[in-house]
Formats: sequence, structure tokens, C-alpha cells
Amino acid sequence: MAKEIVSRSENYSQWYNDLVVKADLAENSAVRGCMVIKPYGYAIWEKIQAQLDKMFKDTGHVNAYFPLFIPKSFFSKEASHVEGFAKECAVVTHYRLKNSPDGKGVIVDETAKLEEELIVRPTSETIIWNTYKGWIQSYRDLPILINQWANVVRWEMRTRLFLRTAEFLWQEGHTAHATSEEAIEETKKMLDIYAEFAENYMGIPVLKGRKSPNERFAGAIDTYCIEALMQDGKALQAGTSHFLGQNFAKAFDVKFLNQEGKLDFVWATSWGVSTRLMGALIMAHSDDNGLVLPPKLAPIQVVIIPIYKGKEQLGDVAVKAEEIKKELLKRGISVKYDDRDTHKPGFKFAEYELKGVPVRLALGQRDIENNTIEVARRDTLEKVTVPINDVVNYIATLLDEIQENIYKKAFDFRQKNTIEVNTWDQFLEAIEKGGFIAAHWDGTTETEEKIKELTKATIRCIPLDSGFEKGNCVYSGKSSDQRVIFARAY
RNA sequence: CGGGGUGUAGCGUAGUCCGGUCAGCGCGCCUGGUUUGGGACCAGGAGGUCGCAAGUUCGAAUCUUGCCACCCCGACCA
Repeated sequence: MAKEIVSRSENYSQWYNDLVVKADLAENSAVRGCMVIKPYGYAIWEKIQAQLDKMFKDTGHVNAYFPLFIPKSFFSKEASHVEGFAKECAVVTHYRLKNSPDGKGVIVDETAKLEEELIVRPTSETIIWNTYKGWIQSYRDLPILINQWANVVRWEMRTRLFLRTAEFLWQEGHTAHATSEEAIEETKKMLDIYAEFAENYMGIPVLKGRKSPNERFAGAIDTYCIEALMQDGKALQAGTSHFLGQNFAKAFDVKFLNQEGKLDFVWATSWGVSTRLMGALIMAHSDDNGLVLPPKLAPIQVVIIPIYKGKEQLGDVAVKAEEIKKELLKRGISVKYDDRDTHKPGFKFAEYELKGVPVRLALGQRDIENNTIEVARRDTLEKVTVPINDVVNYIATLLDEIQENIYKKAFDFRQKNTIEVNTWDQFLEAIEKGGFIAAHWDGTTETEEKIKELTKATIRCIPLDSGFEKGNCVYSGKSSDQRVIFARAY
């Protein structure tokens, strides 16, 4: 199975597609816009889930599960929310099939029409706030800090594996608070968790910021996000955290008695990351040889490949390999010993490179004699031979080093591709090159939309950590107090 | 949803204009043997309602119509 992928320079999006399919992460399914996540891809997602889940729980959140279906009437209760999602909702109208009169298959039974149509959730705010109404009477019932791991459906026109699919997996946190301050604090706390996860586990540097009103979540007062830069210079929104104010509490009439005995509406947040993170992971680090996975999320961290001539040599090598495997496992490092005799070593080397396994060990007769082993790292493709007795320690350190190196590489790339511009001409030039553009913006939706129309660039975020700076809008010339980040985005 | 393109074995493709010895090739797959420090080699073998459905015709991968899927570009979006 000679699996070739097209190079990034030749065709970036083809490279991405090739990679997803050939590294066995996912494939298109029989259902338009929906993907099958294959075991290797799902294993990465499970690692993402496990870590995030731990971080959520460490900050006081608990998991629960709400229904896939949402009564249509719930949707119309929050005006901007409906408006935002109406165009991409799948709707269930019937609950029964019957045999077709012509004998060819089954048809919808028209007599089984639902009294009220059900929406397949594109997000769960409405069903959750309808539920919270029954749970909250007093400030003593607050806060509610719930997360759910679920699938959602958004009927997208154009889909791409992981980046945009009609059905996707995600987590959505939905919290309820007694005060605005507390809810805002929660919104920012979760944004910080996302950023920490992206940087420390995925190895992807992210910009934390706030969305412009135009890019805000439907129904939110404020949307915060983390934005990552991909190797082709396009931005990718990797996570969002919303301060919902009292919008949903008002829409679903969720009130509580505060300590002064006065009725008030509850304050809300919601926050989520999805399988889109897989797309970010792939595009941030991988190269023309295939995936490059950060050790902390790699399903297999180390692969051992035996090199041998004849069965008796394999025996010697196998003993040593199993020994090393056991030692690595003891250290909590995941290992695969690949002794398939149906493929040659060179084939396996290429295969594990394609799959992004961070460290590869090659062990042969020559090594047994010299008490050495060959260690190859995926991120730099460097190979070294180390004494076999040191290999476990060596690998433990190396995995950390790879994790760091991957992040550093991505960080340097972002630095190199983030540019401050002050004139419209500079802006036009910069946007063609790709990357993040820090420019002044007059704060109006009209300007934002005009820029989008002219350049396809959108405001990715208004960075949280960049300070006040007097300047003039790059497009309109009107005065501005802060630079914002523009980019073309996924 | 609009514009463009593609659909032939698991994958990549030739053939389609000009209907009839056109169902071929490469990779992969299976069996046996030799191999094994960067994608092995030899020999033999299996596998296809030519995307689906109607139609034209003595005859359709090839012509007509409709549908479906995928890719690229736009509008939408995590």
C-alpha cells in the first residue's frame, strides 16, 4: 500500500484531504456531509476528550445529557438565536415508515405526522434553559455548572472532513449564575482552559480574544474565542465561550430569588469545542510525509520495528523489544511493537510517519550485538543511535522535547506570519500573503463587512491582551483605540 | 443553493467526440517461494450490473433525459 499524499505547496487543501483519509483518521460516509471517524482518528478525539473532561471537572463542572431533539417552538423563543440557526436545521416531521405501495422499499407514513415538529439540535441552549427553569428557584440552586458531550447537526452547504461536517461531535458547557460578574468570570475561565489545552496539549498557540458583534454567537451578549493560525496562513476558530447575559433566562422565564428576596433573571454562559480541533491539529503541525502528532495526544507514542533476517533473528530481537516495551509502558508511555512479517521495515517506517507516531525505534541484530537501538523522531525526522540501557529515559525526555518543539515551531510560524499594518495598501498586500493582520478598525459593522467583501478577510478577534493604542481605521481612517486581528479563515 | 468539473474492480486511471473483438492498464488484494537497517522480487490467481434510473437502438461505458454522490469556486458556518 504505497500511500502518497500531495505536497502542501502543490495543493494545500488536497494535502489536508489526503492526510485525513490516508492516515486513517476519517472518511466520507454514505450520508452527505457526514463523516465516519475511524478508530485511529477517534483515538485522538478520545485523548482530547479525556483531557478536557478532566480540566472541566477540576474546575467544578459535571457532565449530563440532554435530548437530541428540540421542539420547534423552543427555538422561536430567543429571537437572534433562531435567526442564527434557522437556515441550517434538520427537522423531524414524522415518526413512522410504511411499505411502499409499489413494493419498492419504504416511504414516510403521512398519517404519522408529528403534532409539533422536532429540530435536531444544532446546539442545546433552548432545551437546556427550558430544563433549568424547573431546577432553579433560589440563589441556593446556583451556580449550575454542566457540560455535555454530544453530537449536533448543522446542515452545512459545503463540508470538509473535521473542519465542517453536517454532524459533528463536541462538548457544550451550559452554566447558570446568580450574577453577571460571576457569569463573565466563568466565560473567561473556560476560554483560559481552552487556550491552555490548545497550547499545552495540542501544541498550538492561540490568540484569545473577543468577537466583533457581527461574528457573535446567536443569542450571546459577548463571544470570546481562541484563534489559531494554520500553515497555509488561514485562521481557524478553535473554541468559543459565550456570555449569554439574561437572554435565555428571559426567553425561558428562568428566575430566582436572590439573597434580598427579590426575583431576578439568571445569568448564563455556554462554551464549546468540537471535532474541528482535529482539523486544527492536523493542519498546524503536519508535513509532506504525513501527520505530526503532539506526544500528549498521540494514540501511539512509540512504535518499535524489528529488523531481522530469518526467524531465529526475530526471536532475539523480539525478546529485547518486548523488554523495552514493558519498561516504557511502566513509565506510562504508549507503545506498539509491530512484528508483522507481511511488511518490510521500510514500509512500516513510512506508514508510521504518515500516522504521525512521535517516536520510532528500530531494533535489529546489529543493535543486539552493540547494545544499541535506533531512535527516530517524527517532528524533525532525525535519527540517533543510543545505548539500549538508556533508551527508556531517553524517550521519556524526548517525548517532552517533541511536545515543546512542535509548539515552538507553530509559535514561530505564527510570529513570522503576524503583521501590523497601518494603510489600506499594506492591508491588501498582507492579506494576499496570509497570516494574522493586526490593524486598526473603527468598530463599525459596515467597515467590517466592506473589508470582508473586498478581501474575504474577517475580524478573527479583538485580542484580550493587546492594550489601548490610538490609531486610525485601516479602511475608513476614522479613529480607533485598539488593533484587531484580521485574517482569511476556515 | 448558484457556477464549473468528475463518476469505469478497494484506489488511480485508458476507452466516451466517431455506438458493434473494449471492458484494458498500474497499485493494492489472494496463493507459493525468495526476501527483510527507508515504501521488496518472481510466478500464479481472484475481483467490474462501466454512479443510479428511464429512454433511443438490432446492439449503449459510449447517444438523450432525470436523479445521486464527490471535488473546485462563491454565499453560510464551530
